[in-house]
Amino acid sequence: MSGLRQKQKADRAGRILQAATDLFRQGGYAAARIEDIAAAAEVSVGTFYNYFDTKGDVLLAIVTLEVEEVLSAGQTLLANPPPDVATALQTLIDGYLDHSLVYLSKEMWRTAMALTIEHPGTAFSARYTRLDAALTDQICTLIGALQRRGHARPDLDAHTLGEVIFNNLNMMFIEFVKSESMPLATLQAAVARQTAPLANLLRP
Amino acid sequence: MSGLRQKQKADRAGRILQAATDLFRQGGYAAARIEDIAAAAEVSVGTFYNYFDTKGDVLLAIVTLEVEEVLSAGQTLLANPPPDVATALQTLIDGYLDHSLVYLSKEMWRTAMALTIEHPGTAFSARYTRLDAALTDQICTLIGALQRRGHARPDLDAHTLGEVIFNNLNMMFIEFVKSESMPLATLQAAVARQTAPLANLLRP
DNA sequence: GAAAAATATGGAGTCCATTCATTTTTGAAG
DNA sequence: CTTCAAAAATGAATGGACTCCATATTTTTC
Repeated sequence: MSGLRQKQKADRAGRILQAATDLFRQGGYAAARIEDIAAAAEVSVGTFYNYFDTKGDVLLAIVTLEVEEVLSAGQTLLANPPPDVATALQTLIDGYLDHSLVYLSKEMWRTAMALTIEHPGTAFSARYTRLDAALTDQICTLIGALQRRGHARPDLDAHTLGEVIFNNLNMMFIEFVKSESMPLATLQAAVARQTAPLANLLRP
Repeated sequence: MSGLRQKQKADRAGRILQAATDLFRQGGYAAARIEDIAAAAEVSVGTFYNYFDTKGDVLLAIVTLEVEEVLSAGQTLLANPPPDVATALQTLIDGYLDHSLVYLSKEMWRTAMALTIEHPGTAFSARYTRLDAALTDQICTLIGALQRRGHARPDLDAHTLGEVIFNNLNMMFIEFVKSESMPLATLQAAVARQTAPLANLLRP
């Protein structure tokens, strides 16, 4: 039996995650020192590193929660999509964007994205990349579903178009988090304008 | 008069830039210490910081050179574009991609992109963002030129489509530099496949 | 050619993420 | 209830970017 050990581990991991979330949101990722996070979690610096390999890994854990929530909301829409291609795509995308700042600040997004680009190959990056792939997949699946129901032209490659739509969305999102002053509505309007011609292309 | 002083400043800046380029390419950005760069440039660490605010600023200076070269090659194509939309776009894009690893390693690209995302607001991030905008603009201008010559449908918004094409290209390029093993040809094939439906949409 | 201004130098110092040798706690066996 | 090996926790030490600064050198000016 090792019940105590297991429980203490889960406890500590939870405390570290919670402390990091609070500090990141409050003072920003860069300003939160490992020492601070460890202190807030009532743990030593060394112990922090027993639970997470790097400071970035804690951030990833938080980002993962956010994206997984968004993905599951997307699944709901996929089950019963609006028949109009443009509406369906826009609803899915707006769902992504509306949730984007619920748990994460723009600075946290910037840091997370920068880390995945800078250190591919790490567990962090691989996991984040997989989440991106899942989002892309959801868009492709939506297009495919509309094609099967006769709401979209079946002769176009759903996967290719889904990739293009997601890549465009992702770059626009990067620009959004790079600008501390840009409101979400501006981003949504721009993405809607850009996605429209592709939706038109898909219309039967 | 202060000709000598000016020339020495340019000299030193050039030496630092050259030393950094060599070291970054050889052992990687992360492994190159400021001390090493300064030594290779025959300059003190203090002097290094008289010329560049941060280690990242040197890298961005190198990236800037690269992108400006690519932009000027693009201008040549713009002066006399192939009449077929798909061919014209692909030629421009392949020009960008073919040049991409001439001066910069994948690691350097990753670091540069990560830095611009992580620290918007810095002078160099602003500059990098402006270069991206210039690339986007070039694609938009190409589409516009083809429209004016009757080689592309005039009723579609050149700017919107140019943005989508560039954003897709940029995301694909990020994936490319994230994967140390992915060959350029694979990236080019994928981008060609993705750009094709948009080119078709534009065909008169 | 001498004073003044600008610039270079390099060492000491700060700040943090990360590492590592050591100590403490835990679980199980006797 | 001891004992002891494995697991986990600890915080002092390390490394490197960046800052500060007193001093030395070079360039300009008169």
